[in-house]
Amino acid sequence: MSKTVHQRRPPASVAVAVDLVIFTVRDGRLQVLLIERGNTPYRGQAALPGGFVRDGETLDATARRELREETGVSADSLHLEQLRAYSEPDRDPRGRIITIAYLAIGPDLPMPQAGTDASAAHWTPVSPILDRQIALAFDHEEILRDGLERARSQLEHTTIATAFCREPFTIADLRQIYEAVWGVPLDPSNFRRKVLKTKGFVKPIGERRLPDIGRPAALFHRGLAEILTPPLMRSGTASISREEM
Amino acid sequence: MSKTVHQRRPPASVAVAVDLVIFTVRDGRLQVLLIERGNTPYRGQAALPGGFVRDGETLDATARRELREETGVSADSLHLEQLRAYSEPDRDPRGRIITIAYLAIGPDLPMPQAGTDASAAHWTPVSPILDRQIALAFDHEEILRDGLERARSQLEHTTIATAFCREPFTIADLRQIYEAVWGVPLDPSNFRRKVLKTKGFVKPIGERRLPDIGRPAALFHRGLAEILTPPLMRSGTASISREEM
DNA sequence: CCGACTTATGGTCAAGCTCACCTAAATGAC
DNA sequence: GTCATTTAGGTGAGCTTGACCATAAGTCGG
Repeated sequence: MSKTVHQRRPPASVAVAVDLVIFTVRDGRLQVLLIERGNTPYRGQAALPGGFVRDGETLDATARRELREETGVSADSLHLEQLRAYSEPDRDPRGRIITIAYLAIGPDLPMPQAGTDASAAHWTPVSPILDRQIALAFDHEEILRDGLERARSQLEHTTIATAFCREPFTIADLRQIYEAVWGVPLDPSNFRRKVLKTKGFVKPIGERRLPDIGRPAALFHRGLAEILTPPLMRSGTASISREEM
Repeated sequence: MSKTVHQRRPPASVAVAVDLVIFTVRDGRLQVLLIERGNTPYRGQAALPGGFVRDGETLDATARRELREETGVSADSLHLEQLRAYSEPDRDPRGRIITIAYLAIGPDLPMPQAGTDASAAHWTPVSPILDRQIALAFDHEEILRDGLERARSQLEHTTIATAFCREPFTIADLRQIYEAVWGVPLDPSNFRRKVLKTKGFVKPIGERRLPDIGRPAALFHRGLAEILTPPLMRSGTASISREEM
């Protein structure tokens, strides 16, 4: 910050929190990690995991700590990026709380161990939330929507899709990530061509046969590239228009 | 926010501020609005304009207020978007201050009226800052770099370039924006074709002859579109690689 | 072992877009 | 008029895209 002239005016007293939008793809559907609130307000309702910043802690550190404490997920090994700040004065009935939302993306994770803080955490498909069949506490639905749009956009321009996959993975695994997040079917052949043409996206190794049925698929690790050039754009085949966005 | 289980642990006491990266293009160069700091720390050094959030104020409102107070710029009529939060515990020697940076973009603006709070504000070309010939206070250089990268990226995917232009403008005006922000020359003919092909980017009207020399150019207003499909990508002609990014 | 089925992989082809040029048009300076 | 300059518009090779087809390599049920 950097006030120059009129210095007088006490800074407002605000609390700063971090909320997490944690996505994964399980059985072909995009899912988000929610907790059931144990305290008022919104007691018993679903909410994004989160918590207050502590002294001497960066927001990134807060995000990693909450990830561990509330969900039992090891902070490394998954993609974590800042989304944005939410600051409506009345967004939290308890008082003035500004929250900085984070987007986290990981492979289908080992889930909540009972007995830990994470016991209230559970994966929930995203669609019923978007369709307003499940209501979230606070302004968390808005945060979720923003997080989803960010994730969809990042899939176009970066290689984060690989963060959804446990290594090693097949091209089909990767394609299913795109299909689940974008909500559209993609042509397997064309998808494959684009992924393989983009240098540094994926790196081949051996073979496998896991499919209960069908030809075995080649396996890959993540490549070194972070940014996709050219971008892998949605829009192509099916209709995205309905849904929301 | 949404703590569930262990509620005990007092929220850290933090102040929340907003800092502004305000860009414009003047005589072909990208410039940023800086103020000279009047108080310690970093007294006399250049810094981004900014200030503390007040009670009951959203961050957007803070950004608009500071824009007006510190720079004399009317908040409407220019593009304003949130960049991200900066939270290193020691980023400000005065104490724990988390800042949310905003990116603002406007046409070559009427500048600082002496006598107002804005008297310390002045436009500065961006390049000498990137080249470390001018040092900014706090972590403002990092914020500036992030703001620049966001602006460059937004030029690819959205129509904000028109926010740099005073209406009405010519295709050449628009092209100079791209050249100044991206730092690369563009082919006038190809640029024109892409802009005109993208529906909703610009909207034609009459003619004008402002060039001291040369054929008169058609004039345009901003179109209705916000998003560019397809994106207008950099990379094409010259080398971007060096610089920073 | 055989054929049906499933999924992966690979190829083809027309349409569209990009980039690097080239040419024409419109103006002021001389 | 001629020239320099800038806008406007065109052309063609090369690449990418999307739709679609063909083949490969497995499993499964007989």
